[in-house]
Order: sequence, then structure tokens, then C-alpha cells
Amino acid sequence: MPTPHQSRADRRRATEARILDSARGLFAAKGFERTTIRAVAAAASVDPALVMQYFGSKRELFTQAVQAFPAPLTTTDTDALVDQLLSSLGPKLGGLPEGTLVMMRSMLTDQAAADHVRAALGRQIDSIGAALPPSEDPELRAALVITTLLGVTIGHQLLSLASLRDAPSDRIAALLRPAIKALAGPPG
Amino acid sequence: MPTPHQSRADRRRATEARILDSARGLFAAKGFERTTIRAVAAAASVDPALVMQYFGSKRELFTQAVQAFPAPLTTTDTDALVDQLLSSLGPKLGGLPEGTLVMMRSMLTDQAAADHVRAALGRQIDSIGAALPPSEDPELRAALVITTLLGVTIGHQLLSLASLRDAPSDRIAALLRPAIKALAGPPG
DNA sequence: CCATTCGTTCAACACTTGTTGACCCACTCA
DNA sequence: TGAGTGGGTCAACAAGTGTTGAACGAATGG
Repeated sequence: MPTPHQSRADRRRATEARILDSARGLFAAKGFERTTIRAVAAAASVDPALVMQYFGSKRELFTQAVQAFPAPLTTTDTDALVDQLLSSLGPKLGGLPEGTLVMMRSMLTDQAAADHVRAALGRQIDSIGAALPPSEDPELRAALVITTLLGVTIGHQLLSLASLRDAPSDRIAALLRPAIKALAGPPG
Repeated sequence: MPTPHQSRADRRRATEARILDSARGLFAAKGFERTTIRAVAAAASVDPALVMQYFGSKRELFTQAVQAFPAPLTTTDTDALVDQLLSSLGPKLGGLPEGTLVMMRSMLTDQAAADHVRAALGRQIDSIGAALPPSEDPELRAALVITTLLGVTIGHQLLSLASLRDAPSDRIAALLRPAIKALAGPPG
């Protein structure tokens, strides 16, 4: 049912966006391997061949669906840094962009996704490590901060652990804050 | 080259064990989907059909390769509990059984693995929640403790983040301890 | 020493996957 | 109105998957 008052170019952009959305949803839910071009096409009410024509390959579709992992943060104030990190967990429910979930879902079973995540987390770790109060191993502390948040996010968003799903996210943040601060370094 | 002084039954058990080992290694490295029966068979220097005859199906092979997720812990002393949890991260390098890594590798992309992990973590959370000092949300605190350790383990064992790979694991444990205690509850 | 078990292999099936090239037809535009 | 662009579909291929049934051949046991 073609929406009226829409130019051919508009329709094309719309179709392309619809495909990309379906892909993101499926990749986020099932990962790279288990998401099939045919399923994406069906979800977008389109022929599989069209997906190929627009995106070239399944891999290319994946990278377009992912876009970017969160950019590294920079703050010199530890408290502000912690707040910023915690807010990325989701002010309400599922606060991080779907493209990020797509990456996380596939990072344990797809080489390309793993490389991407390793690099992105590495950048975050460096940037946080530099912002932490002086201590013996700022980079290791930063890595532990990041992996802690990673674990909580996985349990919450990807595994849907009941205890986390049912908890208000500001409560989660409140409980997490002292732990993150403890990891970050010497009080003060 | 058949080892002499080995009965037919012995050889059969040896072959079966060799297949299971190859399977565990591949499942742990690449996950359920990307591990093929043919690859397992090749790694065990055996025909693919033999794998089927011994294990029935790829799924069955997987569950046999996994065996059990860590059993829930029970201790009433918080400090001892924390120590026990930290030691599961690996006294030296990679302290947890390969079967556990197999599960973790596939939990984000395989429904059965996800269910298994959810259940196992749920049990751990319950058990830890009951052992925690009285507070408002013992179960939520327990969930955060577990997911924190999960995240660090993933970063360390499955993603091989450089900052974690290069760190002595007792240093990791030392940095983690205060954070876990902060999550566990009120000091005392 | 022969019949038989049984560990093991061979060859094939049925199916799904990513990917491709030919084709159709509604819309644009001159 | 009539040619032509281009969004979209159809049908098929080649490769790889889990899985199966028949067959082989060395060790066994009577």
C-alpha cells in the first residue's frame, strides 16, 4: 500500500530505512549468525534480493546497523565521571542505543564484532584511566570499571535477569555508585 | 596409530573422550553456531558420522561438553563469601572450568545456553542474596555482585582485553574486593 | 578358524544460507 | 503519449550444514 504524496526517492529512502530497522532489531535480538537476510527481508516486507542490492552483503548490512559504539568520555572530576557512566546504563529502561546492543549481542561469537568491541572498550578504558585519581594501576582500575558496567548491562539487557529487570534503574545506579567509586581509586 | 595393549572398549572410550575434548575446545572458542560437527570430527581425527553415532546430535554434544555451571555457594560470612567469589575468577589464569566458558561464549546467541545461564545465575543470586547482610534489596545486591564478576570474566577470558590479560590476577582480586563489598551491603 | 560383533568410514540426502542475474512494471519526464 | 529509468521481485545457483544408512575390516570369542 504505497503512501500517497511520496516521491519515488522518498519511497526508496523509506524502504531502505525500514530494512535497516528490521535488521537492527533482528541483529540485536539474535546476533549476527542467527539473523538471516531472508528474515530481515520478511520483517521489512521486501524481497531478500533487495536487501542485497541496497547493502551489498550481510556483513555490510551489519556494520551499517551498528554504527558506533559509545564515544569515550572525558571528565576530570571522578564523581561526574561515575555519574556519566551510570547514566549510560539507562535513565529509564534500556538507555543505550540499539546499535550498541547489536554489537554486544554478537561480540562473543563474531570475530569482527569482537574486534570492534575490544577496540571501543580499549578507547574507553584509556580515556577513563587518564581521568582517574592518581593510583598504582589507573588503567587496570578503568578496565574493571568498564567490565563491571558491561556485566551489569549484559545481565540486564541481554540476559534479562529477573532481579535486574524488576529493579528501578535509579536504584541500580545508587547501589552501583559506591562500587564504581571503590574501583576508581582512593577516596578524595 | 593404535596404541598397543589397549582393548577395543578402551580405544572406544579414548575416541569418545577425544571427540568431547575437541568439541569443548571449539565450542569454547567459537560458540555453538559457528562450531561445526565436521570441524569437531577433524580436530579429533575422526569421521563426522562417528560424532553423530556417539552423541546423537550436535545439541546433545554441546550439553555433554558443558556439563555444569558452578554450583551456588553458601556462606554466612560476607568476607568469606567475597573471597570465595573472587577465587572463582581464577587463582592464576583462567581458573574456571572450560565447560563454563563454553556456556558463557554461547549465552548471548543461543536460546538454550541463555536459559541455562539464566537459571544458573538465578540460583547463585538467590543463594548469595540469602547470605548477604540484611539490607533493603539483598537479591538486587546479589545480582549486581554476580553480574559484576560476569562482566570482568567476559572481559578477561572471552574478550581478552589487554588491560586485564596483562594484570596479575591477585591484583585484580585485590582491586575488586572493596567494590564487591560495597555492593554486598552495609559495612559490618 | 570361522562367524560375528562393533568401531569406523563413505557417500549421499534434504535443507538452509548468502548471493546473483534476468526480469517486470509503475512512475517520471520530455 | 511514449521511451526509459529504477524500485522491486522471481528463480536459481553454489556452498555448507546436520544427519543418515549402508558398507568395510580388524579385533573378538566360541
